Amino acid sequence: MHRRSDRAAVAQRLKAAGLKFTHQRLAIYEALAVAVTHPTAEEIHGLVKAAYPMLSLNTVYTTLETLQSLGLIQQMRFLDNTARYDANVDAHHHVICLACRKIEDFGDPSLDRVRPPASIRRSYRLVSHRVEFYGYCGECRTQEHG
Amino acid sequence: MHRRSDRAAVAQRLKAAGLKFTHQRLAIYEALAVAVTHPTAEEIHGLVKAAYPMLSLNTVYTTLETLQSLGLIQQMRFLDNTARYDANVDAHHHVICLACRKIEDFGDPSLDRVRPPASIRRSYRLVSHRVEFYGYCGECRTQEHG
DNA sequence: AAACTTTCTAGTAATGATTACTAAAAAAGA
DNA sequence: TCTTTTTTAGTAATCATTACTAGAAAGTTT
Repeated sequence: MHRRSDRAAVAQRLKAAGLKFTHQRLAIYEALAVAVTHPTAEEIHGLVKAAYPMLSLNTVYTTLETLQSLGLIQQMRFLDNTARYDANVDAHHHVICLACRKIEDFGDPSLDRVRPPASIRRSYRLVSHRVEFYGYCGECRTQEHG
Repeated sequence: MHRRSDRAAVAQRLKAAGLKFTHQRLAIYEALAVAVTHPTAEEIHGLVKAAYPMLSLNTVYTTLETLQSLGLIQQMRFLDNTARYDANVDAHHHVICLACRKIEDFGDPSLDRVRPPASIRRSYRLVSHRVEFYGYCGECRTQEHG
């Protein structure tokens, strides 16, 4: 199961950063925390708008940026090149279906430990890495990409 | 050293696909083949324009798309999210400097072989993967990010 | 080489995600 | 409640990329 910061953690981090705790921020965070997909800003906007019809897409963008800078969420981009967000901030990797473009998270300690060659390790101070797998998911395989 | 398709290979692949061999296509391919960086479409446009002042950015985009679909070049995106291109189509990985945003290629057979957990391998038919490392390069480390 | 057919190029316009700007509204503190 | 600061919503601007199209070049046939 993914570990996700809860409402209290969000409140605390905002406070620590001298930022205000608003309904919009919480709603956007929670929409992301319950999502099993990795929604785009637009998708989040659609989700949260049900509860906050006045919510602007602009606010979604700035809030996501804020949450990201506080380390509460993660931004990522894949095939379609639009920003997607994930409230799972633990180290994890992704598989992307080339047909339906679904993105799945998974943890894998051995992938967390991969390292580049020594020459790279000597010249760089490395801080992170990511591994992405591309392929066809179960549903799409049966349909056409056998 | 990177293996790169040469002019003859480009000519052959274009012909095989029923496409024409134009000056623009060759020039764009060659600009990319000699580049040590991973230029954007705009940067390629700037490079090739010296020899072909009439060359439109539009043509650069469509040509890059064509070359990519023929497997002669690769497209990739990193921190700044603009499409970057690489004439090195061999399997390779990347290190990206978080300060100067330089991107370096490297080959590593052990990284080529990494696999996701069995559960993923069972549900997906995987076709490729990529590993990206983020950190600070030699020059940037000495400056500030020591 | 001339004529013919097809594909390409250059230019401009359109799109779509994201960012910038700003006045009014909400939050936090005294 | 009053004051101060941050935030929001809305609109406009930006920037990479794509769409469209008429004229130009390639490749082919004679």
